Amino acid sequence: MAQIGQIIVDVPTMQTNEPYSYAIPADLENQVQVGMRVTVPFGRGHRVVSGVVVGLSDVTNFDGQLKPIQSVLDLAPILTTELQQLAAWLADTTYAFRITCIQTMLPSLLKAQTERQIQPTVPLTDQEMATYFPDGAPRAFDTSKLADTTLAGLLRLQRAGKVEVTYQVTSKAAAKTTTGIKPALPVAKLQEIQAEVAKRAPKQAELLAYLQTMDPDKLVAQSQVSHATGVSTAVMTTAADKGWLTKQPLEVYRDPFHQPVTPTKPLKLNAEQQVAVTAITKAVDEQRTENFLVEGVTGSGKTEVYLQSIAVALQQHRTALMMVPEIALTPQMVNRVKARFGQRVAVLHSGLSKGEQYDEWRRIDQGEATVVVGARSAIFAPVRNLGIIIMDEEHESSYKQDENPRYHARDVALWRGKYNHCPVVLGSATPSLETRARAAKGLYTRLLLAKRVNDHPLPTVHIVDMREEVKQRADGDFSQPLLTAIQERLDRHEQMVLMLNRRGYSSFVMCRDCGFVLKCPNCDISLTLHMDTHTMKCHYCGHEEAIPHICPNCHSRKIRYYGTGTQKVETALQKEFPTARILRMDVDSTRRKGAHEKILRQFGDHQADILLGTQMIAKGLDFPNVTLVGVLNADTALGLPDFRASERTFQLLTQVSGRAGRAEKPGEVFIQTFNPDHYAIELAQQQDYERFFVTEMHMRHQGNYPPYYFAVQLTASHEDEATAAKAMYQIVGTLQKGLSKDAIVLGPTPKAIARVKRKYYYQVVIKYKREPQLRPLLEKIRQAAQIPARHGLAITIDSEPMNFM
DNA sequence: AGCACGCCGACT
DNA sequence: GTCGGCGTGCTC
Repeated sequence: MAQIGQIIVDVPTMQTNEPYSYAIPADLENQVQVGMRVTVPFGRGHRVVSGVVVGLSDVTNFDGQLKPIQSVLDLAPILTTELQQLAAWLADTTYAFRITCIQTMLPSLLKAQTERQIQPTVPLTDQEMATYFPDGAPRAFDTSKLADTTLAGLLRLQRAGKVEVTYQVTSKAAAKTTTGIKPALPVAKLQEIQAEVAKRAPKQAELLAYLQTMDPDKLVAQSQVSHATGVSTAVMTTAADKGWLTKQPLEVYRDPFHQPVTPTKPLKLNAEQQVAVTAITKAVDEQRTENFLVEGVTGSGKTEVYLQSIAVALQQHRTALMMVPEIALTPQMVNRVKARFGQRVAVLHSGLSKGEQYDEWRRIDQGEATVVVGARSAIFAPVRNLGIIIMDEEHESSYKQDENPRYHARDVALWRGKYNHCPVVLGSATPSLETRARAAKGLYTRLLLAKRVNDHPLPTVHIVDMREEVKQRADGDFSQPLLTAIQERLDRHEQMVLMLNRRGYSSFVMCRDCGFVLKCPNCDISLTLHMDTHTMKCHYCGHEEAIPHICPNCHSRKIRYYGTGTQKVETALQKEFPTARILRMDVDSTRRKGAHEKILRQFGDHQADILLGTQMIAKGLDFPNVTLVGVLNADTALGLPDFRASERTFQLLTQVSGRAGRAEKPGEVFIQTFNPDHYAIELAQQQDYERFFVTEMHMRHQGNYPPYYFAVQLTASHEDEATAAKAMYQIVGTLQKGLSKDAIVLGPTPKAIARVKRKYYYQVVIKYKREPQLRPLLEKIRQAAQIPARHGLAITIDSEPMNFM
């Protein structure tokens, strides 16, 4: 029997980022298992922390006195072997603490809380009691909540040994319970009583009859019995008093999606879909890791391919994981999966309450749910025996977490695919350059869905040159062609979607006459406007110059910040079309829970003619009556100082164009732009992903950007700007000493938004192809960062960042 | 993270 | 002279 447990304690620091050895006391010997949470004494005082058991052994290389594990928090392991290994890998590749990774993988209710209490050890004077324990002893001891004088006084008493602090580690995880009942007497006896009461108490007799049909070992919810028999709970209470039945709390799941779903059958596939399903399910059959890229135009029926592939995995008694971006995880989407797989589906996303998340997690852990649909963190769902992993809209940047651990769900998916010997299916109409390039290299099997189901044609896309429009009309958000098109739709009682691109709002300067955007002379990247310093800055090399008042290209005076807001546009739109019914969907109008769905439902019921919104309307909406899509400002994302600006613009325009003409009526798209000749816009008009890919790859090659290079971003932040900058310069010094000549170090530069929450941010980006010294160097930097961290200097490492700015 | 130990200025 | 301020090292 193992004597020693290896524990990762819940103390996120570098020196506790490895297992600590604890003795397993005899009474816990049969309880402690790898993957369970425990509480352990930690440090000199009486401090107690929680931790996770990652190993059991008889020996340890720690040559000190081992402390014993204090208690076990779980009845069964909460981490499978797979997830334990995944946590270790994740910590390694993202430069995060192991305990942080473990907590990220678990529902938040399983994060143990430590509470401290303070109480007298000797009788205190009345005066002391009144001052420090007005509500009686013991009292909660939260140093951040107590008044300074009270805290000081309590600490003085503590030093005098008159009071002591005790620690309590609690896990909030609690299953919801309802009242359950089960028969307390044998069937024969119940029958006897039933006969006795039959005449005078029909309800009691009915209940007794029902009790005889029940499994004596299984609790049934009181409400369920009442529903089945028509016997009120009052009768059951009487019956319990008489000893016919026993009442006990019964664990139930909170059901986040209780509305019934009409089941659906698999749809008939077209030839392309069939090829895709065959290829994917072959890998499922053979239990083989094979990664697929399903490249399908909008409306090509990717979802049906996913569902039928999942069905095959389930037939083989394996499980399935289907990843969807948070923004696309709508009830419509979930219902589509539930309609096919019913009760086997679990849903994980941030819109659920913590209790609901925990319940869905438990259903998966118990094996009751075998299909998991969820957003980013669902990639850590405790499914066993995975048979397929699907990641829809794989190009979505929300799959990358922007706090520690800074992981990309796609990388985790590939890891789990390999571990489980199962295929990983990445799907998109506009794959990320990284993924498409890997497919080109043969790392992923490419499956094309070029046809729209039902052969609906792709919409006609018009580019509106706003440079011309601005010349002819006053400064407005709407071009004449778009206004005409809107009027046509209103006349025909058809619906339309107008998108306002909010990214990069007001952050760059563009000429309204020629579309000229000020770029950095060294980096070929847009300069960002900094109102605080009244300069234009490059966030790659630090180049800085004055804000232009005359366009350097055409000498026009109409060079100014570019940007506008949805509310302003709504007002203008309503003025143009006084009778049009407009729904606005942006961050403001969807802040309330459920507001998002409500707006979509209203639009679906044709309670409005125009849906005006930001990026969030571009994804996955499917309204058959929409025949017009307008993009008011296609350029804003292009102006961002990010090498992915073109890619994002192309993806967004292609996605939003796909919203038009989903049914019989043909669709039309109008893209208003000041850069009609930009390849991202031209190729989005032609809906030519392949040419965009080739063109953009060329640009990336020229600029030494991913996917030709790997990238790591380091950021320093501090309240004092000079401290942050100095730290970054020191780091660059360390890097340049250790890295090879081939590595490209960009920076240090201030971040695009240099000051956030009273802190200044400085960053450096390293681009490299092969750099064996990088990892040890970064570890060294992490180690060194600990000392100044005391003074508020935070260093973060982001491998393959999504935002360079 | 959070606790104890340890070294310096203003008080009984 | 001590109390208590914060800066530093360490936690199986």
